[in-house]
Amino acid sequence: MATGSLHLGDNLDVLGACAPDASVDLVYLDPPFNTGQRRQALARGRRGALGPDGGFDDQFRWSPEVARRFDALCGAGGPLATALGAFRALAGEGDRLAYLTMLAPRLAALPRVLRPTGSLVVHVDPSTSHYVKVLLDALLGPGAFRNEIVWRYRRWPTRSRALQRMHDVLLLYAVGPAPKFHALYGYEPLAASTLATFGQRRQKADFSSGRRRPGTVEAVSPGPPLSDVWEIGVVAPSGKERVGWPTQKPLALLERLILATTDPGDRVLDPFCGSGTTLVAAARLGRDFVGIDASADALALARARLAADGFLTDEECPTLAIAPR
Amino acid sequence: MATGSLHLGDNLDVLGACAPDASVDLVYLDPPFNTGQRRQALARGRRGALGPDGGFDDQFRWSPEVARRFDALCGAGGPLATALGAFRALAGEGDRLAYLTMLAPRLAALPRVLRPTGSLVVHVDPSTSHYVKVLLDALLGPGAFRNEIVWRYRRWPTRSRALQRMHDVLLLYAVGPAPKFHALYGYEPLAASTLATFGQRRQKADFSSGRRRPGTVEAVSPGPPLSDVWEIGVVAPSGKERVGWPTQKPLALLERLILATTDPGDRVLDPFCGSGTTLVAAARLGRDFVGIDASADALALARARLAADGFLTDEECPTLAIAPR
DNA sequence: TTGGGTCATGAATCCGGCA
DNA sequence: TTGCCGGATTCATGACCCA
Repeated sequence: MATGSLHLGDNLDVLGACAPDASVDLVYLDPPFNTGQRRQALARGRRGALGPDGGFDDQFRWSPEVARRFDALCGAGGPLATALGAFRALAGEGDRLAYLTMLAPRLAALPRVLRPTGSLVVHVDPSTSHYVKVLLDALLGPGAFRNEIVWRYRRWPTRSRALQRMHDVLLLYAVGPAPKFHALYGYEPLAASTLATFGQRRQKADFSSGRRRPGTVEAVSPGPPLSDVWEIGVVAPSGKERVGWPTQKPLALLERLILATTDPGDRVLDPFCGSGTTLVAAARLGRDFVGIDASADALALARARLAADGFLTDEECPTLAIAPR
Repeated sequence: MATGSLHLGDNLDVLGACAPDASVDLVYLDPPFNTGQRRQALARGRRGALGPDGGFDDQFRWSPEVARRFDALCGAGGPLATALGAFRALAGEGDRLAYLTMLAPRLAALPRVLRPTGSLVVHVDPSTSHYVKVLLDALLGPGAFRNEIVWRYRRWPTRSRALQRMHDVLLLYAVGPAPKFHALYGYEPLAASTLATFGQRRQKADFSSGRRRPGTVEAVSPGPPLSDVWEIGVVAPSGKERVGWPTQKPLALLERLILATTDPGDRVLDPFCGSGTTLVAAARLGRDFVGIDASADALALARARLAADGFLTDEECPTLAIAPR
């Protein structure tokens, strides 16, 4: 039976208390771009327009104090400070820089908790992914990058003078040289051309004539191995999976990720767990889970979802750590 | 009748001669990354290994001389120099830095030739796109970025310790505030759920009962507007579209791009034109075209393909500019 | 149980109105 | 002129009802 815990607070503050060194097999995080918006959306319930300002929290706007704290956390002169300095020189200040300023020290704290075979996945917006990847490459070194996963979804189109934005990006990294990985089969249908030529039978080249010829064997093909482009529907407005959290992600997305990078009994950490989709997916797949969020409302939702599946009774997680501020 | 020209040489050298200021509506480039591989293939006499240029070889490895030339081209202390300096500090030297060193001054030369309504598209690898986007954001300023287009293809899977890499990235930028753009319809089918619910009819909300209800009108839906994820098959090894160029891209990919960003009569430039796919697509769609490549073999292929379609007779393009070195 | 038809609703974006 | 707000528009998805 999968077990786990929920922790209230800024993950930067509480991570030490809820995840010992080298105790986690997968960290997935979907950092909220605009914490102000999220708080307002929550305050207003699930409907209605979000607040007007839409600004990123001022606490991450660049200032001497923010710079000092950043250097203390990331190491002055270190790779993350170098990267952020360059971004600041290039783009000036703005929401993106505030986001990256918030994110960088939190990323820096994560490798420590991962086992050597562990994986780190950061879920990002397709206009910000680039900056986050530069940070992650700097933090984890060359060769740690494994995949840029494209989550392709269909949604209501909108009036737009550009192409309809219908994908998110998940950056998949290893922290060690031999990461755990399971190829997954059967998530995508065989290509139409393959079906027409070979049907569902497994292909195997035939050398009996001295030359290589295409051939098939009796076995039914399990489908092609999973690629880095995943088509998964968004959580529908009226879907019963929906719990009313603004940035809720589909369970199917997290399930694929967890199956590909962990084994049953492994531990999954989500430092921005929100309504707990990652934790629910992990628990259902027999993985232990650790969730952190700064919002008590989020944790209440996550707790309720886990409880509905029979996970995380109060006995299993009697305390919510309170962030030392 | 579309017309155009082909130019032999390094695009950095010949661009001035073949594209006046503000004369181009779309620049598409697919900068060759791994020319080392190409060189080896050529040495082994493999078919499809046309193309000289062993690449950005050692000529773009960082050295005082390379740095001097880079600063002269990109502006010492300017955004591109800042970005490249940061990349160098972060990752040290390597193929990626050499690639970016080659690319940055060539990108810097392009905005000049674009009309204010023009578009710039850079085709990149999904592990390098991030660095190129940071360069482009720096070069073109905030707000110029329009789309990260994911070209998703299916190919024979390889044995891999990670997810099968099956996408490329195209970064779409505007150079001015009001770029030309045509939404394209009918490239993707309506979702299965939409077909089941509404069929091919266009949706239109019905407010007659006082509340909003879903409804349809007589008109047939043209399909959803094109999104930023494009599924297009690779040029098959035995496909009749194939001309034997190693990095040949499908015509369908370029056609979509050209239709979305230009009108008939507009001009399309490809500064790394290779076997000329971009030019052929442009010509067939009634756009004028300008191709540049450092390989005479490439230009011969491009010329032959265009001629086969009745474009670019020798009379129309009597001279191949020779790069001044 | 199944399958079809009906309906509720989300969210991104542009546009017009107004200050 | 600029900037903000509310309304309109679009399709995708699953719930729900009924035969």
